[in-house]
Amino acid sequence: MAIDMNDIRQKFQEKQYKLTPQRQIILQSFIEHQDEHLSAEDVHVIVRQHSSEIGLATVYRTLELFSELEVLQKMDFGDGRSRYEINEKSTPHHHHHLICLACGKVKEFEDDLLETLETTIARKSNFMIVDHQVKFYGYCQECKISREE
Amino acid sequence: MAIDMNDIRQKFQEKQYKLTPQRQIILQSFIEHQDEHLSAEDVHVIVRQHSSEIGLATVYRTLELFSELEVLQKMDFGDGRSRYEINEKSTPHHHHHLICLACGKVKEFEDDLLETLETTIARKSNFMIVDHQVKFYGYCQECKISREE
DNA sequence: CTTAGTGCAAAACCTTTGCAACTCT
DNA sequence: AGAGTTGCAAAGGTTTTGCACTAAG
Repeated sequence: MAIDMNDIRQKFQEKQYKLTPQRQIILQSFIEHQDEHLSAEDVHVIVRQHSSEIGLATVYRTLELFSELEVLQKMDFGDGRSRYEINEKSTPHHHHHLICLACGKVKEFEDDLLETLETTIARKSNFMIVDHQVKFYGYCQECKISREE
Repeated sequence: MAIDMNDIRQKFQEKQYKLTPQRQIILQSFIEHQDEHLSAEDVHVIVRQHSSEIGLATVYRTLELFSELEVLQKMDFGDGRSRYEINEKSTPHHHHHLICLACGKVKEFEDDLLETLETTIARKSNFMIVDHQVKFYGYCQECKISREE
């Protein structure tokens, strides 16, 4: 698990942010939905199921805050809303997203090959690269098959 | 130049779309702004400067159509609006985007290394990959320097 | 107690859509 | 002529913001 509560508690203290129940519950949603890519609305629904009523505006503000603190990572899959997942940047393994153009499903794929590419590009471009995001578009196994019929 | 007017004319004929002046003017905007990543609003401003009044809705519909026909490529740099650029997918050279976290500038970088990665991932994941999009986040040369001071 | 956070409703944005008028082919 | 296209205004959907109230440190 990539989430270290003590680490987070410390980050909050440093910047004098408060670790409110709302924020803890929202974080909890991501821990319970590790391999999903939740939108603000998704999170709002989930916390509501836990019988906690949290305002949608608070959800947005919290997601923004967690992104800033690099606890979550904001991403975009082209469906008109931002999605978030736990930021595992600290771990050595990056993962990429395979997005199915037919059914919209997003599959994850582990790979480090891009690290090398990143170093090369950083050197050639004079950019100081701190992160990357890769999306592959195509057809998943199921949709690939049904398209061939 | 990656735009072949005859090719486009043919694509339009096949699907019985009409090559209206509005569509030509919008396409022209992209030809005149090759290495920018124009938003719908950007395009609307540009055509207006050419003293052509085109409705914003038409701009949106046209951008959508061109994306569908793979004349333009829709992309997202996380600034809350879609951006478009001429689709050079047909050429062998892909380029990636380096996005500066400080000033927001987007720099392009040519590289094919990802082709290999795409093949590998396609094989391992059972996905039929047809396209990819890579974004690197970091600090451009200027912002990198000012951050060190 | 003091400063930050919450909830609500309203506002701000970007994008899409319905429809009557219009225009390529 | 006829199917596709435009422009406008209205509607839709996501995200942000102002403000009075509340709660964490």
